[in-house]
Amino acid sequence: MRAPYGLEIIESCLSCPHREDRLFCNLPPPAVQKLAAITSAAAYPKGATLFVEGQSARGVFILCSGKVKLSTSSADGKSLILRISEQGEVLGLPATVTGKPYELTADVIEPTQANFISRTDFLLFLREHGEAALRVAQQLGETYHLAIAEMRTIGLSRSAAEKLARFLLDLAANHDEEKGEVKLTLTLTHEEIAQMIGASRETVTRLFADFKKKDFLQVKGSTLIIRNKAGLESVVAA
Amino acid sequence: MRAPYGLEIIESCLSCPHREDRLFCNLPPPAVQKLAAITSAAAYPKGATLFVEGQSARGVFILCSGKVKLSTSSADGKSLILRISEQGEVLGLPATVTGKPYELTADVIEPTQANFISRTDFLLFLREHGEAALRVAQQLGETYHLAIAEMRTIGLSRSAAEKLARFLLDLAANHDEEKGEVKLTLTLTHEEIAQMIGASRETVTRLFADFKKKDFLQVKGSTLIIRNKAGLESVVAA
DNA sequence: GCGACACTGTGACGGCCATCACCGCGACTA
DNA sequence: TAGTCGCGGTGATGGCCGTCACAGTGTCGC
Repeated sequence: MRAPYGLEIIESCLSCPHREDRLFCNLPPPAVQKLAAITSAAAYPKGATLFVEGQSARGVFILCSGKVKLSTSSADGKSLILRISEQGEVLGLPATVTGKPYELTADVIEPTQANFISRTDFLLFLREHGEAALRVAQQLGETYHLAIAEMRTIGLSRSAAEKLARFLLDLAANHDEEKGEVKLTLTLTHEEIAQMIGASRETVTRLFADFKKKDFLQVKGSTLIIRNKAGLESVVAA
Repeated sequence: MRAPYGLEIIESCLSCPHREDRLFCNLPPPAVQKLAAITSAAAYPKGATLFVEGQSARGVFILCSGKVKLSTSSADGKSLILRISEQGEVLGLPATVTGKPYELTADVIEPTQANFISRTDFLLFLREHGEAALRVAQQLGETYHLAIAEMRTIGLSRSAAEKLARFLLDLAANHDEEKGEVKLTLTLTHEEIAQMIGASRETVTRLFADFKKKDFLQVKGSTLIIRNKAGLESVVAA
């Protein structure tokens, strides 16, 4: 574990191609200028923490690159990973607009560049630019959708196998398929996958072995090939 | 089971005191007028369905009175209840702003009056009234918070007892305490509670018996008295 | 090359809880 | 007043999987 707040500002991220992605693409020029003025860029090393559950909301982070883990944890140390955010996503939005504390913890798991906008600046900006507020609402709606989807995999599964199958199929849905196989790189450890689906590390290991034996998938280093999507679907349907 | 769409428009709900609650209180007069113009009121009997998971988003429902169950279900018939909405809440907001299908199913469990605003009217209204869009964003943020909270109780608990205790404590948090006791009416069946915490009906029954035996709580009809909050908290902490 | 460390893999054990099966009870209907 | 239906309550059973313990494996720093 590195120092949780070890962060260095290395360069402006204004040239970042995803700066306005999803959230603020196609806004009128004055709005974009205003936005650029209140945005500050920073780079965060692996292990850094953008914000912590329970902390009062300071503002939003827009990811330019890297990966950030969003999780919540209980008093006894168990933690539940909601999702891994990638470039273009906006973190801390619900807490920032409602004024409540951050509901999740955001940990950097791959070196990340992000733009930060402070809560007061952000709210002022939204008040002045109604169309941006609508974008924010849409973004929040999407985030909500993702949360519900995660809930379904955790809450509606009878067995751990079902949860893992659902998780893998969700992953596969975001990648292209060729010759009936889906190839993707999975940088998560078994431990982390376990925390995403609400299971123990050992069961994840065992289930992977099981799925490999049934030839549903194949693993080489961090490359995962899903060879038999129908097989996984049958696990879910069971 | 009643007819799923058996609904009758009985009277205008414009006098409903919660018409603009949470979402649109304190908007400027012209906005309120416009809002009233695009709003239509209806009453729904117990058993009616406002919308179904997967259905394309028609618009939003603002509850004036009654109770509505929000749930999602899997192919094999298992269902997971996210929450029970009451007066003042807005349903279908995420789907309506994003344009994706409804992610949940909304069933009326107590006779309900609600205002409906169609998606096209609603989006037009938001585009014209930026401050309303900001309100919507805040509302969505709150909804997201609730979803995360639900997720924590389901995903972070080791045992069913812990989940039920968390659930009861959440309930208690919304009611006043006197003499160390919290008294509330619980209209949910054991079956429904089970679906809320991701357990089976029988375990809920057994856990209630267990909690009663330990004198954590007391049940009389649909009245629930939590006698020992600390006891429940110790179950959670375990 | 050699600890140190993080991660994966595997066996044994035990407890929780889902499931099945059944009963009693109250409400509502005919 | 019998019949039905939804709901609550309870016992028996079995299996999943969490937990503990420990053994490999790969990577890194030095």
